[in-house]
Amino acid sequence: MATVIDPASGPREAIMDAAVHLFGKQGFSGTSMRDIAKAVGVLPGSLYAHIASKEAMLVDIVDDGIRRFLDAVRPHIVSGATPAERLRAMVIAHVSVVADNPERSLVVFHQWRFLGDDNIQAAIGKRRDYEQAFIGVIEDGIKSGTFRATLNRRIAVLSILGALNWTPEWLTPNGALSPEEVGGVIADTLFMGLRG
Amino acid sequence: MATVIDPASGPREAIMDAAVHLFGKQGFSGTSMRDIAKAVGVLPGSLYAHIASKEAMLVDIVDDGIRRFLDAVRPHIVSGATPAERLRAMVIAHVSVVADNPERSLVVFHQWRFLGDDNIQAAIGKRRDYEQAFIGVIEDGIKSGTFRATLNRRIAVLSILGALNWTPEWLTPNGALSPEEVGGVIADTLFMGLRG
DNA sequence: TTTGCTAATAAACAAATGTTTGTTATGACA
DNA sequence: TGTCATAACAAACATTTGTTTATTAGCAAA
Repeated sequence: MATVIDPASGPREAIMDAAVHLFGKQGFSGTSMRDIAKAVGVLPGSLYAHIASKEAMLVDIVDDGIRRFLDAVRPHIVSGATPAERLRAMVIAHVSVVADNPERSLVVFHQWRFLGDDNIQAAIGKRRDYEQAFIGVIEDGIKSGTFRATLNRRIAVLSILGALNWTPEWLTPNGALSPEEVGGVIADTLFMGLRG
Repeated sequence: MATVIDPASGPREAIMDAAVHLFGKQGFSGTSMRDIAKAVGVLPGSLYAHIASKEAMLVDIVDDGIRRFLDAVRPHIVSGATPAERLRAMVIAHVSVVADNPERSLVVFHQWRFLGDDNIQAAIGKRRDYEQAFIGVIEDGIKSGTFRATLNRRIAVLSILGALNWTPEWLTPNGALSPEEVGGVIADTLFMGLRG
């Protein structure tokens, strides 16, 4: 019987985890390969048996990170639920992905600038798709009368994504509220606003 | 008659402007002194006749940036207006500071991690003061019945600041709306929420 | 024991980093 | 004219950077 190896337990995964942590905390340029090697407990040159280059690590981290957000949100974009329910589910899904690893989210949101030109363009394209998914749901809600017709769609979406993209700065995986609860509270705040 | 020299026209100001631009675009660690020197049109060593060190530049930029936000918002925190009016004025003031120089705001929001320990603590303290100013106004609004009593104060404030701190990513100084108008729209969105 | 594979080491490379030093050009004022 | 301050240059410094290469240890299967 073939031994079932935990796919997240190899040396490559240990290296990538350390890279996510350090890129999130110190930034891509602020992190040296020696920093990563020290965190893993290995000499710098040893890393290159498992990864191609420093930038290839960033590509992997950002691509994988973006995919997690898209995969988590996608099922709710066009579900049969009402626009308000769909948007709420998208907000909760987004917050859950952040909470799963806030440092990875910091890399996704802030370190993509250090990708090569091709990968930058790909990342910007996916971010635009992501924004468009939110805009679509909001427009559905306006059409159905659930959301205010006087909304500035663009600024509303950018404000929502701003609130969501700021969460890795303060969200702690072990807080009093679960990620789903936090997402629900944020959704309530955005839906109903401040005034009662 | 003494010649009146524009205080923003010296070589030191040119260097600091280039540093703001590059730190905002490439990050502190991603920017070399040679990058800055090239942007100014000078050899690297020449910079040190005008600035003490790379980190001293960052200290100056972040301190000055934080001060701009505090100065812009402070007069509205305890004005005689209603809580809703005060919060609206604070949001508009914040957006106006961002619009004045989005790159400087990016440095303030994301590069403070590269300060020395003492300056990091000082910056965190000022950020806490800033958050507290928004929390205070929201609590006033809850007490006076203007804002929903069911609000989660902390999450509401972090969502507001998230929306505001994301603006340097998309705000362009020459957009169709003035910074004040954008701030007003954001304030409306936050006050009334999405549903009508 | 030998073979073969995985993973790590040790050492070095060229290039880039922040910074310092001694010197030189420029122009205002005496 | 000579003096003085400002600002830049030219060259170098010790370190740190990402990466490569040749070699060695550990261990499972034959």
